[in-house]
Amino acid sequence: MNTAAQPLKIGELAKRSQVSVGTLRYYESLGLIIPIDRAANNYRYYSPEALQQVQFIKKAQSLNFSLADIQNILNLRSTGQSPCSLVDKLLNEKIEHLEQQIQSAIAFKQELEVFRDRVSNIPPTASSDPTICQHISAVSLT
Amino acid sequence: MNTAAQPLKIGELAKRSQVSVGTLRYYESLGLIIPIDRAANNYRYYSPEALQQVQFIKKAQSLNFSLADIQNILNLRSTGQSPCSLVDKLLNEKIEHLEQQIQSAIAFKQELEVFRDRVSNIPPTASSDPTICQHISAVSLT
DNA sequence: CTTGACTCTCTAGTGAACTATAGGGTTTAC
DNA sequence: GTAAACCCTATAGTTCACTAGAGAGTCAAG
Repeated sequence: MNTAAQPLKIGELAKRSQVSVGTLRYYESLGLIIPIDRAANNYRYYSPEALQQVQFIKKAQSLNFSLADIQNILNLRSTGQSPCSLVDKLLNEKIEHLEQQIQSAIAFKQELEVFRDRVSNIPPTASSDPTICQHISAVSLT
Repeated sequence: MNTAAQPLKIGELAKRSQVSVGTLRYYESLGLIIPIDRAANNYRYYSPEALQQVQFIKKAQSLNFSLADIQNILNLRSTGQSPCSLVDKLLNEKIEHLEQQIQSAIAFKQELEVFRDRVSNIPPTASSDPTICQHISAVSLT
């Protein structure tokens, strides 16, 4: 058995998901993560799944998805109104875009490696010249 | 022989590099692309290589490099003061980061595909239910 | 020699994603 | 029973990467 999965207060969720309390409230204002409940004292209470949702947001965000993008994907959860074909379309677009970014990143990484190697492979004599790195101006970018 | 490579005025550079004149001036304010010259009339004149530099910036930017990052890489060109070991270190960091992003993107893309397939493979009967996409709330994110 | 397209500087505004602050209520620990 | 730690709302401020506008000079065509 795992440790009891009780509703979380905002501070706990913040600590566990490594985002600030302010950010969680901000996300709520955008409809990204809604507490399951408000106590009589008006405190937010989150389900344990909220932790996963926040992690999803952070992950998507780190991959260049805007909060609006994420909202489009996630808020279908709460409304359930959009037909699945829409979800599908959205996801396919995102997957395609991600694929392009991956290819682009691979190519750019190679460019940077070439760039780095050109910097590294400077003959000993030349490398004592403090202005040597000026050759960097000619970054090839094809 | 190629078409004469004369200095470009800001408007021409803007047109060729597909960024706005305002953006070029903004980049200059950050030290990213400095005109080779100012004419007597105070007009900016750019070397033809500036086009490549702008393209480099746009490419790096599309891969999540901030303008500050790009500046760190690029401004070595104009100053030539930083030792190559620093350039090397910076580039290695960036390459490493890019590699992580690529891996992360690949994993995330797979997650989205799983996600999409879960949405698509809904039995016919169930798919007529307008609230069917509520199951999306349980996005697995490991 | 004027009109229109281009250039300049400087300042202000935009949107995204937060962060910080004020002013107040609540809960928990001692 | 009070002080620290937590929560609330609401508003304002920040950073990044631009974009827009005012007000003025410059240049090329007819």
